[in-house]
Amino acid sequence: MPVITLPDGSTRQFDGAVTGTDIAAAIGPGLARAALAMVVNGAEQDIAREITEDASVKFITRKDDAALELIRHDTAHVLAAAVQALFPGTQVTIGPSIENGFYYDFARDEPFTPDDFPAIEAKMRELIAANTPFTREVIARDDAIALFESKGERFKAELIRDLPADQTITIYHQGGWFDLCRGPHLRTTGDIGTAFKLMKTAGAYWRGDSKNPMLSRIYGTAWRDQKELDAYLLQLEEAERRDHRRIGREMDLFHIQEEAVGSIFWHQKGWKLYRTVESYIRRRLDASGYEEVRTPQLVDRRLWEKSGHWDKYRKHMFIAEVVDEESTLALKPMNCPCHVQIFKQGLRSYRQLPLRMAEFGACHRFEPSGALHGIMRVRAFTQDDAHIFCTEDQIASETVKFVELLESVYKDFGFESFAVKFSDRPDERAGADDVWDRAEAALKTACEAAGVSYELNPGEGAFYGPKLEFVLRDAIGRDWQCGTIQVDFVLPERLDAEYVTAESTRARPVMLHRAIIGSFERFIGILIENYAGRFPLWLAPTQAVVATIVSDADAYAEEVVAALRAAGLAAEADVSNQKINAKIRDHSLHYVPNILVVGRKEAEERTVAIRRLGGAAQQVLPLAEAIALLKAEATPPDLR
RNA sequence: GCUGUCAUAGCUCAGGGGUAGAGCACUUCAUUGGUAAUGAAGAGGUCCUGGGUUCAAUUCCCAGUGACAGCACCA
Repeated sequence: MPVITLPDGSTRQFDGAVTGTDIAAAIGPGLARAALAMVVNGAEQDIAREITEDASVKFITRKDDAALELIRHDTAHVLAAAVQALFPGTQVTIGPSIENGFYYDFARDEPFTPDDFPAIEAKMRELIAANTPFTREVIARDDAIALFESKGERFKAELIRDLPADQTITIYHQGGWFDLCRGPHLRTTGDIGTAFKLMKTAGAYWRGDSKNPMLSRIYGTAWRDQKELDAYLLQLEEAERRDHRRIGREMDLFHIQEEAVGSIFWHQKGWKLYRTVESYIRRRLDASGYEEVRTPQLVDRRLWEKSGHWDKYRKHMFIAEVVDEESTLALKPMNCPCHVQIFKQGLRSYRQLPLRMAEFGACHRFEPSGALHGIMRVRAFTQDDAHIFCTEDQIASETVKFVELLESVYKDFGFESFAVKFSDRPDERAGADDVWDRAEAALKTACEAAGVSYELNPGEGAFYGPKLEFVLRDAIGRDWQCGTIQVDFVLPERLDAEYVTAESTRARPVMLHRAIIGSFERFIGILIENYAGRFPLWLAPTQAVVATIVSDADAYAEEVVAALRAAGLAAEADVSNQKINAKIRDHSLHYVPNILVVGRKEAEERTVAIRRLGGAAQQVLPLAEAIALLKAEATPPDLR
């Protein structure tokens, strides 16, 4: 006699076992039509499942976010069914829902290409139109393995073998096709609707391991209705317009060419932006008790051998050969061992700790070709690196200080929110387990003290210690690690760093590796996409263009530019032989934040007409006033 | 690195077995104009590189390089 409690607190009693379908029908025909699945005691289930005991039940309708995930998951199933109908011999593997859609990985000798999409989509629409029910079947492990093996589905059989022993194994049928699946599902294929689209193909390793065979992945997107799908596709198009590679060219910021793959040619305007960011970070570090240093680019391999990097990362290091010498030098892939060398000069006292050593460290890493991406992932980059040498009980307070600094810096650059990930010990690592225990515990304590909530990223720590990652998102939703702080008990040991304690004994310092923006290259890439080229005035590489209406105003325009430059503003004159309309258009398309228009009238009255990017109105001000206004606006946030 | 797609003018792209085209940008001339395109003329390409097939290859085939998407990697 189950008693069902509904979300509004009301209860209904039934004579015996009931399905969600029964309950929804008992409540009303509207709900019976709308309910796609249900949540029983907090767990999502098929609406056709039976309930035999008292339970709280909530129905999922198309409006719920949970429905979107079911739609995506079910679309993946239909995709797999369509593919197997059209391409016999293709093996299925896994097909989850993901942000904005789903994918399905297939094993097939010939990978799929987008040319296959029209036929597959047509088949999918056919399966959806058939409105076939999804039905659930519980199956014994050995039967399941035998079933999939008999179909030649060796990947599925492998998955089943690796499922935990106590897990109930279920198969979902849709018509004659079935798949291993935990569920839950919608009622029928028809519940999926038609707002889906196959997007792209890609290779993906079986079980995410590059030692395994590569599968053919099909990505798709799926939504509740056509309106949502259209909005999503439009959003993708808009994101493409914000791509830093595109804006970088449009704004003449940088380029990359074949002769220096993974390295950036910074043009004048891009370098101006870079310098603005660098100056800002330097001021913040200076004000936060950091000491800036500069260490060598080329360092003998002996140091990398001692630090452990040679062993683990040699393949990713650029080696410099010297003709008449025996030594092997490597371009530094990171700065930490060099900073330890500075720390080791002379005897350090506990009184000097925490010692915060910063460097805008130029690093080179031979990244795999497939990893390169615009200026976000390059082979030559500069970190806003620093190492804090401290005692174990200073870890928490230093981490708190760092997080505060990072939050303040991100806010100044316009990033109000960002994700934090806690990455703990990887399989391949240096240092004993008890050291890792202490390092992870210290970082966790510090997070609590700093009030940081994080997502756990198991096994993703550095080889010498656990880390916190601060992640920013680019225009099309890809996540990039920018800031980081890492606790390291290992390197000081390996490189023999020590200090004199209050008791006059020797002790090892702890090293905190930390970066706020990560690398200038990546961060600037994110900045470009975040602002879509429309930078706040303090960051804009060209802050004002003085555009003349008639050539009689040319001399005055040059005078205005000189005055702006004297005030520290990046200004250019446009005295070209074009109409003012064309000049406005040209500079607007190049994201110039202020166009100062000068004609005969302005030249006579010694004024300028300011036109803001994106606005149509003009503001006529006396020259001195205009300069004061722009100068104030262009002041970096930390100097206001 | 792996899978797939792509590579034609500075940019965005069309074309096609008989050595190339558009728009924008660029240069010159005319035009001196009031807030998102003034007009005309001109210049500009080893059609990514190297092989092969062919009477003939920028086009077809193979390899390389690079870019893009995803996967793997990211000290």
